[in-house]
Amino acid sequence: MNVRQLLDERLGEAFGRVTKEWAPALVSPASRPEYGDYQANGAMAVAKRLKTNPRKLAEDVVGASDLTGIVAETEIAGPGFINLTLSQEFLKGTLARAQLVTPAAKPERIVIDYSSPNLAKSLHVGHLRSTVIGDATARTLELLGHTLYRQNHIGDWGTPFGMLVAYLEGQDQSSNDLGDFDHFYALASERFENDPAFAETARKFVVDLQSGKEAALTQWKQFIELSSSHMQRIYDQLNISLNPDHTRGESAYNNDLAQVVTDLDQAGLLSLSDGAKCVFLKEFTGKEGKPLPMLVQKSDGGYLYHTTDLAALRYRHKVLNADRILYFTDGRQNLHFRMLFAVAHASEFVPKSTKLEHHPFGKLLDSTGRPFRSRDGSTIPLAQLVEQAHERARAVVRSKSSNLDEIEFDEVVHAIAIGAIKYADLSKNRLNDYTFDWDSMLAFEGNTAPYLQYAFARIQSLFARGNFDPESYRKDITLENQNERELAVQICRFQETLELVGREAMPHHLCAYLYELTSRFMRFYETCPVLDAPEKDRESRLALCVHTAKTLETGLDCLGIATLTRM
RNA sequence: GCGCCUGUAGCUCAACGGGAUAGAGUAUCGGCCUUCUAAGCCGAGGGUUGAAGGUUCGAGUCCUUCCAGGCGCGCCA
Repeated sequence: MNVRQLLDERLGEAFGRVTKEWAPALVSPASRPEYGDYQANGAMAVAKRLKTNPRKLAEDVVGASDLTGIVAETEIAGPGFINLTLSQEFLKGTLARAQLVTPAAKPERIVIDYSSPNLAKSLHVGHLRSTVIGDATARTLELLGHTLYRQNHIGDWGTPFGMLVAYLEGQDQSSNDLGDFDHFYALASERFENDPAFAETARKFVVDLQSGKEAALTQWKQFIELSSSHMQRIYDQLNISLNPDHTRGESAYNNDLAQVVTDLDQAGLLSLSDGAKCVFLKEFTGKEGKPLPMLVQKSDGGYLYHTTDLAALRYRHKVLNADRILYFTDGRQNLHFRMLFAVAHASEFVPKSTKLEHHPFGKLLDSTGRPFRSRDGSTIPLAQLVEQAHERARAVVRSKSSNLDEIEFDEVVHAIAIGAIKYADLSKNRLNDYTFDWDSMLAFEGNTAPYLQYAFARIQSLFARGNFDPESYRKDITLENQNERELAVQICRFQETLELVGREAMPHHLCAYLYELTSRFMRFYETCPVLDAPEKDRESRLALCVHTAKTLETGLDCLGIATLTRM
């Protein structure tokens, strides 16, 4: 249940009754514990508009509101804040519900375009943020009951593929498992540079490919399969929910590109400028105030990524019937997407009712503030990043854990390594540049994935020691002390947090929530004995543990981070 | 030149349609393990929110100007 929304609606109605007009209650979590659980800030703004006393208005609103069974205590504070404290019954009732997450009343069909690497090269750190943030958003929206269409818009077409296919052809097929994918790419481009005959063959491949020659296509497909399996291995390691079904690359739109240009022309949007076909929209200007074109066809007849993106957008509207389309790319593509959306609407390829959202994110920096790269300046493959995380995690787990057999040890190392990489990224507001720092990420102290995993493991340990089956455990909760109560309140805020993340495509809110949940649990755990408590307390506290564990597990699952029963 | 993004504690980051005394983690210092995992808990210090104006009962958040950094602006994606 979305508690914040419930309060906002109830108080909003009261505001309406009192002021005889629409006025938002502006309910948010209380900024300080002494102000209760939630606060409504709407009175001051409305009072000013109506030229009346805000404290008096706040009192009238509280008097006119129906908060029975929800709020135990209200208080008017300061210039007109309404502070709300949830009632014991409400907290108990909310926790007693079998359903942890309430699905959306109006589920949407949501397309989410993320990861989208170019298959000419292996996945590298440049793909990390889009992949990890997009995936967490997708999982969250899916949990909220929406229908998700993950779209991995991979780069699988164009000049580099001629080179790679040509190189692949010259190789002994049996030795080409592409285990060292980047090495393969490097060899191919080196040969392309230094071997004119090879370069000629490669160019011929591109021509053959684009004219649809059967043999070239077969070899191209073979290469794409090879490269895709490399990509899938990385996704699997990182626990990314993308699979081959979600792949719909640039090549999928080849046959529609000419039609896109024709349709733009029919819509009266197409101009010819320096031999290239493009769309001018008056809201976009470039240097010296000149109109800024969006090029859709080069003077040599070739198409551009704008064209492909328009075709993809049309597919997502016409075929997938999307209500909402999200893109996760770095901020540099901001202008591209603004133009893309504007042209899509102007051409009526996509109706205005379809929400088009670009969700940009900042760069990956190293601790000196420079772009995150390896020592020699080259980009870091994700495979290498993952391996390094495992190495570091192995050292820490070895030093901290005992009593883990070999299989468990590997499992713990893997969950911690992957969790650390993803959580470090997900826990930050994506708009900012992000400083990638192994040491703080794998220190495993404070606000990190292992902290959450550790809390979960502690709870599981309680269940194991007490021989409880958390799945079937249903007992009433009584909130006797402050730490129990604060834990319960936080659990009840899960729904509103998920909805916030889904609305804004900002998973860091979920991380902040889970961290707060975990620290409240840790305080509870330190101060409230569970297994050794008297029968009544024991049942209630175990029930609190069950809810905490379930919430943690579900939340971490949204982030694509594994939980552990021991560590 | 025009446009977009960013600037918060030593460091890494929060602050959700403007809200109460700007919060965490880390680092530093001091406490807490014969009792459910110390990867933990409790406490202390640490700030002119890049600068200056303005709007407002109230500004890290909105407006203006400036400073600093990053990115983008026709045939790559």
